[in-house]
Amino acid sequence: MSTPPISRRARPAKAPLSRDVIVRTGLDILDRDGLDALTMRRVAKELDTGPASLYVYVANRDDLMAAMLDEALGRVPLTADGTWRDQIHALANATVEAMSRHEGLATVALGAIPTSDNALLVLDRMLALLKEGGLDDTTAAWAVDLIYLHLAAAAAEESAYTTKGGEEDDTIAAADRRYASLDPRRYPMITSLRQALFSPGDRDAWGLNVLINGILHTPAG
Amino acid sequence: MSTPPISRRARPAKAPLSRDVIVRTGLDILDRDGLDALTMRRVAKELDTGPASLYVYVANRDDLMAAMLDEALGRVPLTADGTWRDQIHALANATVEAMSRHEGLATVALGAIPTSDNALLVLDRMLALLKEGGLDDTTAAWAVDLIYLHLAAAAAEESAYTTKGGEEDDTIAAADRRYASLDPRRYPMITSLRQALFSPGDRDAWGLNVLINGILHTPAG
DNA sequence: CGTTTGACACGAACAGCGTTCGCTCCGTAC
DNA sequence: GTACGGAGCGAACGCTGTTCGTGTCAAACG
Repeated sequence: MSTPPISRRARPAKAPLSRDVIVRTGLDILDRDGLDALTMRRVAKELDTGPASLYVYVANRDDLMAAMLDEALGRVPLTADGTWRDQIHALANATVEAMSRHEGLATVALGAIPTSDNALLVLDRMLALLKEGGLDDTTAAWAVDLIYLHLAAAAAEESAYTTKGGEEDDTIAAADRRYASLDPRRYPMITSLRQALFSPGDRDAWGLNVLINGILHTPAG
Repeated sequence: MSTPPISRRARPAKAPLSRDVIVRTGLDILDRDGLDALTMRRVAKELDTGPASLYVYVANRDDLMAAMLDEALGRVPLTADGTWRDQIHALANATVEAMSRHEGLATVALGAIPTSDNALLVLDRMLALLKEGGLDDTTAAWAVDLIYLHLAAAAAEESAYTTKGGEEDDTIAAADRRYASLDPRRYPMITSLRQALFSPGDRDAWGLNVLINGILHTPAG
């Protein structure tokens, strides 16, 4: 329309398309404008092309999001210092952060058995740490499943709270108000434990410790 | 189009619209044809009306899905026999089944602090059982959070496997093949523990026991 | 009894979506 | 020098959620 025949040489250079730049552009858009903005059209526009061009490198939107999750997981540091417990905590924290940092990616992790390169690297590292903790093969295998599921869920939850509309505090305050207005006859425990339900503290670390302690006390099979 | 002026009296009776029938119709469609089929237009068509009519009773699609989740959770039996541990297992199983039975509903639960009537009833019951187990207030409060998160995640995972395209076994078999083809130098643990990773067994019950045992061994705060 | 009101219903439209088709272009291989 | 094949992409298809304005009908009111 605006560039009839000189189209190509008129524009400066235009970096060539590739799966990698598409995936990275997708992550940029996700971080900048959220999940709703992550459309094929938007990614294409950011790369100065049309949506059809993306389909050479990406099968569909789901494929793109899976690749974006893998890219995000690729930035997780796989090594840390300390005991195997410390190292699991470090690995878990980094994984949750990598997932929850980009809205909607954790949900992708929850929807499929991990098979992408970087997800498997995280799993492999986690398995090594669990074996270091003295678990037998089956328990370690089931444990890594359970922990990965927990991390994805924790990331999804965190991502939802920090992204959705207003601030995270607003969401919690609204829930607190809701709980405060409940009928104590119908919801006796919630109303009487309301203070404890919203008490502050490092729930992430506690949750992971629960899992680890539970795993150590619960042989599989 | 087909019923020009006699439109109303021509058709038999046409049950009146209401939030309840919309929600139940949504669940029917979800069960029958999956998440992709759950569109406002489809729900409207099933009720023999247009999509605009739904918005009198439902704020938007998200609101509809939240209501559907609540409706599904309303079918969870809140009482069971046995020790408090047995009862927690029964409650957990019923909750996971209620969520995973309808594709996509578990994801809704993961995206928000539970505030709907029936979700809170489940939580209240769970809190009572945890207190019965001898937990202090804070630990019980954090525990119910953690367990509910786990149940939603387990349901989301199960729902994804059993619904997506082909059969569940296909998904697992494909993952198994993928793991079998990995480079043992890059993924030493996964390749050496592959058999354990895919070993059968009641992982759901084990996972819940891990949580309970872990909670009993890990005071909060 | 006639009129007013207000909630419900809904046809039509808007803006946008993921994806596909088929044509053009260009670097490579013969 | 020509044939080929992959990359790029304009245009279109069939959807989507949601809104707007109009129609309709039953209850409330004078």
